[in-house]
Amino acid sequence: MGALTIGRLADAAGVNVETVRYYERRGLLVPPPRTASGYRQYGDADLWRLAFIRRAKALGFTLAEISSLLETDATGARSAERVLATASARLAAVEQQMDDLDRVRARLRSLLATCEQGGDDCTSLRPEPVST
Amino acid sequence: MGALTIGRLADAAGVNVETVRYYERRGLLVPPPRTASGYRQYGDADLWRLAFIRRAKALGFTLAEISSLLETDATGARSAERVLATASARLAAVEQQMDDLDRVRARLRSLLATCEQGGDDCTSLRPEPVST
DNA sequence: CTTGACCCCGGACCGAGGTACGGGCCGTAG
DNA sequence: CTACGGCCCGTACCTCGGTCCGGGGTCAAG
Repeated sequence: MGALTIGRLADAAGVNVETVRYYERRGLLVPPPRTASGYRQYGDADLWRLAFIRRAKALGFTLAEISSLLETDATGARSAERVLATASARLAAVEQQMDDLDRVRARLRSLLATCEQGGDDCTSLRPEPVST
Repeated sequence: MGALTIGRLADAAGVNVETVRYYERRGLLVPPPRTASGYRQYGDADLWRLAFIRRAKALGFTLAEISSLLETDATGARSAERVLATASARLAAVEQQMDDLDRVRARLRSLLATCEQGGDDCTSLRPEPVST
């Protein structure tokens, strides 16, 4: 229940002070009340929010997606539907990336294998159909 | 053996004209001879080089790495050692990314599974140790 | 009361890999 | 000859997620 300054909040969440203000500009954090002299006053809910953002970022969500995930309706409830939709889109993207990486890995391995034989291919990075 | 204008070269390689000039500025393409009026005149070697860049990019090499891959020694030979080193570094990076994605995928799947049960976790994106 | 750490703000900057713009010359088909 | 498309150049702009800067006000310890 502590009232936190921006610096303490940032420390507690393990992010940069500038990042906190950036998130506020981006609409990820709710503008907190201010002291008479203009200092931001944060509470535990803000710390939770920052932690949420960190977790979501670690899962690869963009800030825009996280922003959407954090939106609440008039009653203050988050939409499970939106979370489901966003998360499954993210999962699909992750799986796509893994497929791509798998192909790249195979090509790199064969390049290395050929190259270690001293083959000339080593210096040419042979074509192999690439549809990008 | 055709003498290509920048536009034809770009079309043939499937890239933007601006990209060709950008690569020249970046040192990836050798500044070609010019006509009396200053038009760049490209040959097949340039087309090959652009294709090489495309292939390398598809494998995830950065332009800086590609630049290094394209360097030739005094005799015009590319260094197999450098190719090997760069490619194996890239392979390691790809494998690391795959590991990371694998963990993310698992977490997304469990999030989705919980969420579909209508669990409250759906709206909270549970912590799960994240070391980022 | 002073000093140093903290906070305020708007705006500039980073890196990667381009893309777009604007003013002006060139080249060729009709 | 003229119009239109292609080329020249330098510079600005884009995305993404921050990070830094400079000038100025504030708070707590000594």
